[in-house]
Amino acid sequence: MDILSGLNARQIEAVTLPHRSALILAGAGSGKTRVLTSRIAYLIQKEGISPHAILAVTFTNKAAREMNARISAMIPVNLRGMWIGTFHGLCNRLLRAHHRDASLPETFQIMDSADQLSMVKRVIKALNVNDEKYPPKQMQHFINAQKEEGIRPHEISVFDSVTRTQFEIYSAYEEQCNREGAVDFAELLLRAYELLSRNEILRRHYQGRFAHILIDEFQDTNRLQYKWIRMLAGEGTAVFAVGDDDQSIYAFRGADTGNMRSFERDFHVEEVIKLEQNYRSHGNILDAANALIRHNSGRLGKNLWTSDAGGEKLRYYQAPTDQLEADYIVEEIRALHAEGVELSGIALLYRSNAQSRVLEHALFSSSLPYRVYGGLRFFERLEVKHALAYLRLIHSPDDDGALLRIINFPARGIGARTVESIQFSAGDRSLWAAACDMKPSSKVGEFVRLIQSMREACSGASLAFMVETAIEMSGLKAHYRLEKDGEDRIENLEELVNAAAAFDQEENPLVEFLSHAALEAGERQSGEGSDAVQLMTVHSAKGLEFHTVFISGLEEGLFPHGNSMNEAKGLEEERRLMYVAITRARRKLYLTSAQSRMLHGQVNYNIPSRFLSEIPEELIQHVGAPLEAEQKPVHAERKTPWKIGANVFHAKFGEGVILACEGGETGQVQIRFRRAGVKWLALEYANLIAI
DNA sequence: TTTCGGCGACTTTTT
DNA sequence: GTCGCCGAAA
Repeated sequence: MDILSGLNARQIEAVTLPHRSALILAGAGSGKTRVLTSRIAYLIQKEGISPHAILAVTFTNKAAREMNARISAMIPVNLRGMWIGTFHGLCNRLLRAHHRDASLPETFQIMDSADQLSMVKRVIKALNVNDEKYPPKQMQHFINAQKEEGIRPHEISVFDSVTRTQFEIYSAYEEQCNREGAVDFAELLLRAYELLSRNEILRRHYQGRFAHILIDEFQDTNRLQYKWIRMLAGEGTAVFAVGDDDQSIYAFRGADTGNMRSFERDFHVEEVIKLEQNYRSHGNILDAANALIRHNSGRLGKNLWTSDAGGEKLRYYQAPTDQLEADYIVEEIRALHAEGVELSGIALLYRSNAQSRVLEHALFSSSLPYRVYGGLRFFERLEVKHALAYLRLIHSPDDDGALLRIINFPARGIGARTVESIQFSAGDRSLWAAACDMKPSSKVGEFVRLIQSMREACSGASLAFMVETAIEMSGLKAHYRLEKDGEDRIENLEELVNAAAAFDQEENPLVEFLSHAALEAGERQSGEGSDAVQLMTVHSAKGLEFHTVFISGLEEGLFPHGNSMNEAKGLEEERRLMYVAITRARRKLYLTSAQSRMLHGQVNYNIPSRFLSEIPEELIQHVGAPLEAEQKPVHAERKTPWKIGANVFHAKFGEGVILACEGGETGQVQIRFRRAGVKWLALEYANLIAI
């Protein structure tokens, strides 16, 4: 099969570009992944580039696996020499290979966010800093932000007591990391970056090796990732960056679309290739998406089009309450299913996870199968983390985090008091060293002997056996057997043994396994059977597509989210989020909102999202509830001319929603206006118009 | 030491 | 409405 067959002219242009850096602006549904994989296949097969000279970076492990699989399906070439993976995965690989040059221990451990947070807490406590004034979560964020800017503690400018304390925390945190031989996610990137920037021989080696670097989802790169790419790319390296600034929805965690403009400049991109033909959605859906995103400023500029013009109009339903919104959605899903639409082709999207409850409830009571994305992942589960902590402590005694996690789990009578005394007596040494000094007859002494005997039992054994041993000897399994809802946890522990077995072929099974656990937390919980409605946040829907999409909760304050207004470019990111949501739909798109909604335990009245009015009216069909005539007013408390939650228009203040009423025809109403805020108005003079 | 109850928070999330 | 954390009682 020819690599280029079935591609359009622009796609072919991108795939067959000569050896120079290029920026591909790839719209939603424009065949982005296909172009990326075809490009790699093309380079190998037609240009005779060795897989050894190719590096491909993605953001998720899933994307990396998918890419690998698709290339393998395209060309019969062994891809083993190719570097393909996530930024973190590749940096890990680099640091493992050159740990000495990076001044890391050979078996350095990777901390996930939770591990990192607990270390920050420990450090703050040890420094005797007030954790109300310096919340651990914020300090964690601070540290990561510093690392992403490439700033080490000694480079922080201290000009007041706050920055001084932040500096001290960051400093102590870094020391603790070094003592334990642990690196966090940001550190993986920064270390790898520093390694290349300081070590000219290594830098030249890799720059010479990788003739081609390809980057997926380029709009999601942060500044450090961009700098890393720049460092890795040599004179002869062609960087192929694929992204879509309109789909940048992760600015809140450091993604910087500015990298796209920097890239054009720094890599001397002569011409940006735009992939604008969309193969996913019909015309009305695309027109809606285009019209919406035009409200954003500073875009690189791109307009999706399709040969599949027209199609059904978008449907908008405004429900009186969130529950009725959910009921409407369920009824529509039922009807669609009866028409033959597969449930798994239907997605129910929402802005925040809290919204899923009402929807789940409605689906559950109508016994429609559904699947919610967003639970805990396998390696994040408590029992799994505990089991891994035993392995970590067995393997590296200096791992204070691991020791603290398990010294009293399962409970063995070592309380906070005792732990504190260990921490006190440790000084500069590890907690394990301090624990070893405690009286052998004490509970701590027992614990030390337990770990030592586990260590002996494990020496020279296979990884699967080690995991098994850890679970059994530690008493974890016995503990969960006694717990009333422990079956699932035991199952997970057994699954952990299975997972470990896959690593026994590796050179250093335990280290690889632990890295894997940190770098790839595993799939989100899978939920119910195969043909099920898909429930997820708009964020997790990115990259997916569905026959039918429901976007629910389209209300001011919810979507766009109220908190987004405080941030500089907050509203624009919300709009991109809406853009992503719209472009997930292939054939049918439903938009819904509710006039009243239960949120945080109290009823809220919201006006419809501004995004609805940013979509041309002629693309939207307003639909009423099937049973609207019979509906009982749900939140009407008193007899007033205006129902609470009703949308109104005022000549001066514009659109608003009724919050409260007092008195009758001559009384007052409280209205929240979209622009003018909350006001009490006398009904006699207000001249409100229902909308 | 463990357990239970009260209190506050509460967008989005990968590695 | 629900989860997680902290402090007080068993």
